[in-house]
Amino acid sequence: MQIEARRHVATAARKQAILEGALACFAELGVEATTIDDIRRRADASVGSIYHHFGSKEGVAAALYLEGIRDYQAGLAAAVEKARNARAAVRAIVLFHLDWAMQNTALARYLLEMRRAETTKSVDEEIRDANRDVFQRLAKRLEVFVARGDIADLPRELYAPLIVGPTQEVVRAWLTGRINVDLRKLRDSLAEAAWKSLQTGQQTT
Amino acid sequence: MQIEARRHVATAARKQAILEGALACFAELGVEATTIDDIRRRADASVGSIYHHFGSKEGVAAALYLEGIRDYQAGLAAAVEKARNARAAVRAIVLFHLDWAMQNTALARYLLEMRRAETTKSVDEEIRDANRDVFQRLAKRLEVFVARGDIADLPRELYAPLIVGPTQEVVRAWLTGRINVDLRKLRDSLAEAAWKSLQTGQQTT
Amino acid sequence: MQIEARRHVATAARKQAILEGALACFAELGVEATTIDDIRRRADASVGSIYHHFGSKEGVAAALYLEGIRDYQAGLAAAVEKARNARAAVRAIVLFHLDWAMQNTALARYLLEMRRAETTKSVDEEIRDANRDVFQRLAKRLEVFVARGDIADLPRELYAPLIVGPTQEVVRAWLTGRINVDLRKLRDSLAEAAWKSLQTGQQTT
Amino acid sequence: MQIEARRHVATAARKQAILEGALACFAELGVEATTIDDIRRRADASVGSIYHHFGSKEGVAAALYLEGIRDYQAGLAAAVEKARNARAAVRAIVLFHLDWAMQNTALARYLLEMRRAETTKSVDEEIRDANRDVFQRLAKRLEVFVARGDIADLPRELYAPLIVGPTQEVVRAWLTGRINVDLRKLRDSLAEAAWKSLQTGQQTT
DNA sequence: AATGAATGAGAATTCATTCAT
DNA sequence: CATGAATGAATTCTCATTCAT
Repeated sequence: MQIEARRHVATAARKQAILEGALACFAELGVEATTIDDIRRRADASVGSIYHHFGSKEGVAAALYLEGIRDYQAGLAAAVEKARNARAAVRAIVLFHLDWAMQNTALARYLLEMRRAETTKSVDEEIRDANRDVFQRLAKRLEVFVARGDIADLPRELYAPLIVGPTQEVVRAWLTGRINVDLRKLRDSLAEAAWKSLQTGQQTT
Repeated sequence: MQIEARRHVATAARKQAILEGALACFAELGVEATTIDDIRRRADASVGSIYHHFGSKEGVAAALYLEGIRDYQAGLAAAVEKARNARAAVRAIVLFHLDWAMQNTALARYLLEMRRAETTKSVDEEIRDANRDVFQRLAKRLEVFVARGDIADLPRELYAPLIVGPTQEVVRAWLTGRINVDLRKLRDSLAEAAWKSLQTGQQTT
Repeated sequence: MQIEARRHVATAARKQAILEGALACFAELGVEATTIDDIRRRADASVGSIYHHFGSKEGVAAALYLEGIRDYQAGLAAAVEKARNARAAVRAIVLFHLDWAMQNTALARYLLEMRRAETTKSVDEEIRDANRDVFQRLAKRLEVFVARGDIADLPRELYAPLIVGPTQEVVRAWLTGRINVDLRKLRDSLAEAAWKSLQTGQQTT
Repeated sequence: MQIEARRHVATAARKQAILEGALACFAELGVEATTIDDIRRRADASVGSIYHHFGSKEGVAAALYLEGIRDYQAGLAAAVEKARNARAAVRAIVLFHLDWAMQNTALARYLLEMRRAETTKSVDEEIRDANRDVFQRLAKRLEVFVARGDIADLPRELYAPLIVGPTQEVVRAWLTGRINVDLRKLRDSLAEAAWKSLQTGQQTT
């Protein structure tokens, strides 16, 4: 059992090394421009090993995507959990999004690139399951806030874009090098703006 | 001279046909997945012709990108021009963004994909020139609004994300098929929310 | 048109060169053991050229198969055509089979290998068409001979094996180097034996 | 010792399971198209196990080939042994060939494919030994029949093709699915035809 | 300008085989 | 003996690009 266990550890380590190598390549070169050979070199593994564990380049991408999404969602859920009111919840989402991107630059870059890709179809189901979990919980809390009049009653598909959209846009620009500021200086403004955009407002001209 | 002229017309038409074929392919398959042969087939042209006119696959992509950006910017500038106050200007931007995406689906999809690409370096300068033109004019008007207290005084790099971010997010989801609503029903909410996010706010809660 | 024509000639020559190179490789190494690179080298062409003309390795194999079958069938039909009676027809078939194999060693070797292969599915229809043509004509003549009592009335699927089977077996052994005789010395015996095997016979013990 | 013995049994069973798995794969996919992994899956063994017992893929193929040939030859020898005269001997060969193929479809398919292969060089010697045994005995009987005038005096390399060729051709067509009849209905015709083809004949026109 | 055959570097993937446990 | 992770050479095929006509 000791031996067995050690083997498992070694194997798992190898898998992880491949994922990390792949992430480094994907973030730097983009997924399509990354070759299996790039990954192999970076992970110090053999081609065969990569295929043994992930079946294809796409398989690597999908596994990485799943890992990324899960990490993001877990963090997001935890962050929102702590919020005691609508305003705090919105703020928590914005800040977490920003912080996560800053602390996981490569992964963030990768997820951003992947959002529209066909590549990840194989894990789509698992992603959907994960999403359901997290987002249903979020949605439920949202409904309470709406019912209470804390935030405006809007078409449901607008909440996520309104809360995260501007932040996402900033993060995207930052990750691609289009802007070059210290994101921490924008935290409060973004959180505040998101909150305002959700208010039921008396119109001003 | 007649013949010459006709040839020119035919030539221009051929160029346009190639661009249109390329756009259709790019929007459907993505740029990297599109082959010269795909374009050739779609445009009913020959490989040689494509290379004669655009020099490379990248050349086609760049030309298309430039064309798209210019069209978008021209429309945006015109739309904002008409606005007589801050609120109208913000609304104009949001609505134009939404409308343009709806009326130029393929092009919008393409520009979205290209935003982070290296591919367009060759036209970057021209793009920058165009940007300078449009955005400096926008920025100038913005400053007036800020000075007047019509909108909040925020870090300059936040204005674009706050105004267009949520809309962009919605458009992106729509273009990639992640949501499936009639975007027209979201126009007012998005415009209104953008405006609110820019208000100097008395804090609630 | 001259230029056009010359181009066509050059192109056709290239195609033929590839087929010939492929045949040499297939006959020598077997189809599966032959690599595209082997063919490329032998035909003095480029990989791209092979794929341009035949689409895949399988495409080359299929084209070659078709060419071989057609040549064999044309020769066979012509040979049988001349025969004025049953015995002459049977003899013509046996001799032609033997002669064709001797004069087209490589092609014969190749066709033999291919007989059971999946590889040629793409041209199966064309083969079937060709077969119908030739074999229906043969079958018709056969029926006449049977009706007349020149040859025995047997299950239809036995005629081909009885006439050609022994010869085929000898050819096969010769082509694979299992036997090493001058096939010409066996011509008459094989023709005679085939004829005898088709006789309506008074049983001898 | 009990354990030892049981291990031996288990081991032998494992070897046999691998051979059976391999045969199933070879017959279905062809030898070259079969991968070690296919065999492993089918035999419910591990890659290591296969290599432990047979050394290589070729080793598996060779062992199987040897096994097949031996079974065929043993059966053939036994069948001919019983024949009391030339005619019975010829008939016995034809019928046995047909029956064996029907009862050992997969193996027959495999041997057919292997006849020209290089793969089996390692067991060639053993095969040759086995052949010598059987065929020398057959040849000896043949000589007697020829001397007695029971069958025609022909070049020695023609006897096997004449006796078995047509049957072989039919079997081949049947195994590859080219014809789809009940072989049992062809037994007598094939045996009879083989016999006739060996007769010393007064020529008929 | 237009055409499409030709080129060949490069990519993904397969698979027999080895070897540590 | 058994296991299966690891290896890497070899192969097929793709595709941007060139160039003769």
